[in-house]
Amino acid sequence: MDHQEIFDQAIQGMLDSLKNEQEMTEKQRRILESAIKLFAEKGFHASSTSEIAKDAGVAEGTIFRHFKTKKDLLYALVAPMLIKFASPLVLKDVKRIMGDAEQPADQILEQLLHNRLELINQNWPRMKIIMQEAQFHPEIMDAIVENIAREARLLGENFVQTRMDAGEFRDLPVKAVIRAIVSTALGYIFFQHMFPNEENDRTEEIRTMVDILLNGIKRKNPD
Amino acid sequence: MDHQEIFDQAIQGMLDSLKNEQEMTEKQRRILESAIKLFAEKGFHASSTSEIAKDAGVAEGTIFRHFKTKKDLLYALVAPMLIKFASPLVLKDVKRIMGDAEQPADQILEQLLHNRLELINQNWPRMKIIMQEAQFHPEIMDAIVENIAREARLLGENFVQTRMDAGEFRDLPVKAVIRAIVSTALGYIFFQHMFPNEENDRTEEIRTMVDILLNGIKRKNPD
DNA sequence: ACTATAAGTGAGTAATCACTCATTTATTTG
DNA sequence: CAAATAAATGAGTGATTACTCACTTATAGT
Repeated sequence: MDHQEIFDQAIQGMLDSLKNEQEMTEKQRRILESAIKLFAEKGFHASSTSEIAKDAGVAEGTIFRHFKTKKDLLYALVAPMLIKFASPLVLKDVKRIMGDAEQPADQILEQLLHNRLELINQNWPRMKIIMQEAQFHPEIMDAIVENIAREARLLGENFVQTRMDAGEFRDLPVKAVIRAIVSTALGYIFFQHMFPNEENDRTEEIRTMVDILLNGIKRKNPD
Repeated sequence: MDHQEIFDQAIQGMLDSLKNEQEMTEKQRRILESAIKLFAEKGFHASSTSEIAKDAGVAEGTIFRHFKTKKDLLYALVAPMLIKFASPLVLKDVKRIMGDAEQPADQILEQLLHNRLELINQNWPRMKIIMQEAQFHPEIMDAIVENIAREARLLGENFVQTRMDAGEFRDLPVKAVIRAIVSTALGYIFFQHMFPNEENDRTEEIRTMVDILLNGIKRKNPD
């Protein structure tokens, strides 16, 4: 049984036992929330189940009534995020934004960045946990790469190739273009959390980032 | 005593007790190497001292003869990297590269990216540990932000502002330009470790990245 | 109201954790 | 070579870990 199967099984177990987080018990939801909070703050291994139980106002045994192991608790809070990112619904969102061949690239990229950054920001603690733990849990990393990264990359390649064929984009390696787009989003998140106290107008920032992405930082007609 | 002091003290303790890693005992060096390997592979909290001792072929007590606590062991492998990045010597390197007003920006940026990416790649396990643990150890994060990020940013601001004044760069928010440069490097590292099995010619990749950074992905003269 | 099922509890468990220390081995020095 | 110092050891420490289970409490179906 490889990583993918292990994680698929973990996800399947989640989906079987509960349709969504709405129909959890009050205490079960509190456990999940405390786990998210503590895992994000201190990391998975540095957070103990007794700590989580205390924070959730719950007996430690209650955790293991709902989640077989501590790792299952991790899966339970990671899986919904991955599903959210990989779900056809969300990808359809992306497809709708990127598929419109009429719309100029700058508007599409602005929408895309705004859309994805919003999703990430709204679920930041979970995102932080995923980015942290994916490095140490190959099943999670595989799930990301297989279900999300690869799909997103195909979508992106299609978008970039179309624009390049239409002569809107320069003739560059597609991979490098996609990397530039993703790097823009990644760097924005990084700076935001590296220097958190600096105020910024997100819409304006995104406009500038897309401007740089499309037109570069160099002046075009030096006079 | 705030974080900065705690970390400074940790660094000072290191520098006092040993000039560099050359004049450690054989076993002490093996302990450090095993710690680097295991921390990078499994994370700081997920690696036990007994595990490290076993991997280093050393009694567990030997670890604590050389490093007072497990956290001191972490500091001992993190500190040299931070010093390496923050040292005047290295920053002088950067200053030399960026200070040459005659050289065209593309060459400077290519040199800079090549230089920094090489440094990061050569010390990847340590870098991974730092990025991982900085989030959970405020002393480390502070040391990075105060001693490196801020300095690098000032250097970058100077470089960008100069080029903008000379009319070589467009009139853009300096912060956004710096973010674009850093994002380029960051994204490259990210992709490299997200899709590790794809071969690439680093020099060529860097040239393309700088091209995109300077000129954007959009065609300039659509015909 | 009775019963079956699920939710919740908290004391208990073996394993592992970071760390100590009395002792042994190796190296340096006078 | 002998004495002094440093390096290395591994059994042992109390604390903490993830997890179990016999038990109580709450909910729901008939």
